[in-house]
Amino acid sequence: MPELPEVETVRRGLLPAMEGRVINRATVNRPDLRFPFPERMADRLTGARVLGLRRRSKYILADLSTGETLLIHLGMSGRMLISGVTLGEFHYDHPAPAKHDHVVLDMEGGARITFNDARRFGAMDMMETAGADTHWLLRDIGPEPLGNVFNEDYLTQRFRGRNTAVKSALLDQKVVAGLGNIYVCEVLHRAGIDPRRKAGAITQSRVARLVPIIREVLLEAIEAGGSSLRDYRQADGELGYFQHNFRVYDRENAPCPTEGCNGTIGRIVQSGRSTFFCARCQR
DNA sequence: ATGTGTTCCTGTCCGC
DNA sequence: TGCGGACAGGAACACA
Repeated sequence: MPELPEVETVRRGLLPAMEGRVINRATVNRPDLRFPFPERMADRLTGARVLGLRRRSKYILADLSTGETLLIHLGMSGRMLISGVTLGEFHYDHPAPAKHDHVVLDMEGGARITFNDARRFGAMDMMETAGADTHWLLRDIGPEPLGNVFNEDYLTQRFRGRNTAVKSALLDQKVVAGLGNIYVCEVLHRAGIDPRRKAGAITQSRVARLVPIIREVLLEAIEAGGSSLRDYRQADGELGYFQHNFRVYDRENAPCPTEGCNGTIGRIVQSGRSTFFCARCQR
């Protein structure tokens, strides 16, 4: 599931348990996920203090007192579970070890962070904090959609001359960071743009509308995640997964939610990914 | 250079 | 209940 808003929600959920705390013990249960874990990862994590938790695109970056940074990517099915903490009235006991619990961090203060990833498309790596943004997974990623670099001029220039569908262009992490299949569908619906339209053929004025809509959709989702963090009472302490109300994603054959549009949400496949859209109000 | 299809894995869901 | 197949929110890679 995790796209930018979910990753941001996970980061915020981890903050109170991790920031400023020492990793008392790191347990690594297998040698790899998408690619091998770095050498001696458990040793390099154990005893380190987490100075800060950042997010870049869909990556969580934990800066450590050792001068190294831990990079975490959740892939498609990665989950972060938190236990050994009390939130409000509810105490989250440590769960029984589960299948696909690949990495466990026992924190100073008693919290435990469990990284579980059935499909193993997730990743972890470590690098020097200085120059972390030149890491091979990060260096080619486009600007953060909530930052100032991402604006009308930038997006116009990136779309110019591109013959691919606007849907595919927005999924391209080199164009803009953090958007995935769900939020691209949602954004294009809200912007009234046909996902099949060539990126290079989107008019300047529509690009100008698209930029704030991208921000709005992401910020709303982050806000929804924030309220789920405040309110969550799930027994398993899983972070970042919350009830969304998507307007088009996974709503094939549902009536289009656009005011005054009597269309129906359809599903097509673009570059092997499902696209949900309304052919009536998205032109 | 750019665009598309394939691939890594496991789990879930749906129809028979 | 079991079985087979389709499908899943990511992203690197190979290839046209």
